[in-house]
Amino acid sequence: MNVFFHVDLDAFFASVEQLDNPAWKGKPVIVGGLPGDRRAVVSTASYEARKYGIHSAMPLSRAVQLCPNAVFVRGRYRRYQELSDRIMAIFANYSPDVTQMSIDEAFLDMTGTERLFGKAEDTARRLQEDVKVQTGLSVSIGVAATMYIAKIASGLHKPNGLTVVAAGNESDFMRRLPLEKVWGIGGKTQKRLRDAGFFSTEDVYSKSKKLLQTIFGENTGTFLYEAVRGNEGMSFGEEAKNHSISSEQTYDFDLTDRYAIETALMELSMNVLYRMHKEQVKSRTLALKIRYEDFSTVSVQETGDFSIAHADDMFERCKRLFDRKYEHGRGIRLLGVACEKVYDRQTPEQKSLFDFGDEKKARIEEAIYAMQDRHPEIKIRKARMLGD
DNA sequence: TCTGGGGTCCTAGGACCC
DNA sequence: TCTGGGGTCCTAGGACCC
Repeated sequence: MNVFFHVDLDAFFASVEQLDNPAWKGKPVIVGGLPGDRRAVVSTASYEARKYGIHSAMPLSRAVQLCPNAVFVRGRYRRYQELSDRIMAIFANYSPDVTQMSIDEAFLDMTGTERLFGKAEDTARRLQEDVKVQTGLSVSIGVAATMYIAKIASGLHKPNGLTVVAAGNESDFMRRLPLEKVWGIGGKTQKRLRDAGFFSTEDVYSKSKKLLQTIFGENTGTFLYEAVRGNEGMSFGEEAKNHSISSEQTYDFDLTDRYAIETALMELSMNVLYRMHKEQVKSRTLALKIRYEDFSTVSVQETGDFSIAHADDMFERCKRLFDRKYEHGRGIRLLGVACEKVYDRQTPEQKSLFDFGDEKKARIEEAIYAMQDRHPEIKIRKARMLGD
């Protein structure tokens, strides 16, 4: 029988702020921006702040209204990463098989560790204590025979929660779960479910797979049917085959000026390019995203015969995509650039293109990136990006 | 209230090939 | 002149998650 832990750090960013600023303990702390920051959203709210109805992804301006006296901070992501690394290292003492899902959560495959550590429940308590003593932070843990159930369980009794779902009880567990706690059912699907007369997991459980597929489609229907039975085999942590690298930016004020737009596109391109260098990958597919002032969002993408060779190449492709899609004159609140389906840099090109100019530019850029790796304090940027 | 940034996966339609 | 079925790749949009 398999045993998985899903470990989730409680209100992670906000907790780190309270840890590093003891005066903020017991106070509402909101990470995401300062009052007055346009277009910011709440990244994490401390439990004290949640009492005011504040939650992640809420517009910051709303949070300011709900709790003007909260402590607002923009976030110190390097610090969070540092603590995350230390906590992940603690997990490694408990299991050789740790799958990190994000900066603040991980699965531990604990199968077969009972002989070594004792009962799973006791081990989970020890792990919580261990993290608390070593870092001052609290975690919630779900224990179950599948990753999917463990994942849901960890979220049920936060903070500092421990929820164990005994093997064989998966279906009972799911049938008592409120619909909105089912992982994979978001707002839209919840509404579809309600509109179709489903208000609980039990309602879903009582219907045939066939019926669910008819109402919700092949895929979602099957997912619903299996999920409420605890059969969801959703396996996390497998290497994704269509990796992508993207950078996007919401601007404080809408862009309409051509020069400003191009500068923005260049900046986004450089971000993506630098990260592709760090991962030693390349891509043939460039995607561009435009969000207009009314929040409507469009995208274009193009797969070329050759991989993106260098910054100028990327920038030219960006501009072409932009011109293909942009409705002239509209205000732009967000631009995004992505390279899709990245693959190993060593992969030979389909057809070799002997453009020495491209090759030379690519080599110069590699050298610049290498220098930036060695001296992160030096920022090398295109002249047009040095403004303001 | 007015909506971040980084991702993954799914759907549906079209092009193209056998 | 009308028109199958399957597979693969590509594109645009959307749902969802942290």
